[in-house]
Amino acid sequence: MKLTTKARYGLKICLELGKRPQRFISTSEISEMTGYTVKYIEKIMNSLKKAGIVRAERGAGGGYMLSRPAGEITLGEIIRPLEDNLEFIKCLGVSCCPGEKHCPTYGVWQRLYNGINSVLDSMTLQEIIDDSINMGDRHEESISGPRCNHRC
Amino acid sequence: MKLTTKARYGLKICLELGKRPQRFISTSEISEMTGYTVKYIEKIMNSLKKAGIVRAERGAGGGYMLSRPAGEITLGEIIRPLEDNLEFIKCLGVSCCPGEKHCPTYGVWQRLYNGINSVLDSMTLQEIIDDSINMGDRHEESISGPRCNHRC
DNA sequence: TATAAATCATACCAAAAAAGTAGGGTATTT
DNA sequence: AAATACCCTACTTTTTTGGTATGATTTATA
Repeated sequence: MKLTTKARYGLKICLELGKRPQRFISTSEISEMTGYTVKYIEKIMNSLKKAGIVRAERGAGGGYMLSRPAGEITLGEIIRPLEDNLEFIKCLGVSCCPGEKHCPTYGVWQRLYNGINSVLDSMTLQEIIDDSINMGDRHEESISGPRCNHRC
Repeated sequence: MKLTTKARYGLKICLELGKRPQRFISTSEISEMTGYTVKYIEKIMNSLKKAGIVRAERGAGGGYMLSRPAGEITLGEIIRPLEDNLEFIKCLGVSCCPGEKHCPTYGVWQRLYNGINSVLDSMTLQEIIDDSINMGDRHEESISGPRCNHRC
């Protein structure tokens, strides 16, 4: 039950695209902004493109941009294609427990799945962009304790 | 973002213990009921014991039983010790993003964490036991499509 | 029309995590 | 004393994740 870097990085990348709407941004620009490698960014963008979140333009001057306004994209829409559709267990849509009449935990995982999706779909990309602009330095005071030491 | 087998198996084991309260059940009995290996069950029970969910008795006639009535145990309490405390990302309690003033996704993961926990803490083990008894065969009709083919 | 800048596609590799095993030790009952 | 059963540590195997590498295709521009 760990979020993959694809989802974490992917969301950060979408935030950057959302801050600079209506223009194509290349993978090398994204790499400079985020510190991720170009190749890994390509992989992430490929998933986001298939999902219809971003559109790409090839050739010189090309790159990626959001295919819709950030206010019309939920975080769930971004994270699902990067996180195997958030199917944290195999038997979600399909039924399970071969040999058993009734799977007692089926409903549990169903509710959890719905809960996760409803949290993520309740936030739009634009809201997170606005937050990060409004917060500015204000948050800095509150981060004085230990820090995680992984790449965000 | 996959649930581990430890959590899945662990919940199923707790259901079995909850159905037979007030007596000690050995790992070999659990193995017969579930099909999991004794050694792996031992590992799971060890985590649950540390978390105070079950208590153990050693020696002949020993085994495991729930340390509280199933109605007083939430699913979150069972799953957290088996799933690395449900910390799906490293920077949840602690602050993150070294070198950045403000982590724009901090709040996102915080809300998701709260959502996951609140879903799981809203269900008691007893409720799931009751469900599985009430449902009985009724559920069987609804499972006609494809099935997941992993061990539940 | 060449050249450079870019995405696209496929395959591969290495590190980490998950899943499960092995072997022996210790406590308890009979 | 013998059998049962948990406890503890370490190990191995498998799967997933987190990338890389190579090269092809598309597009703008000089």
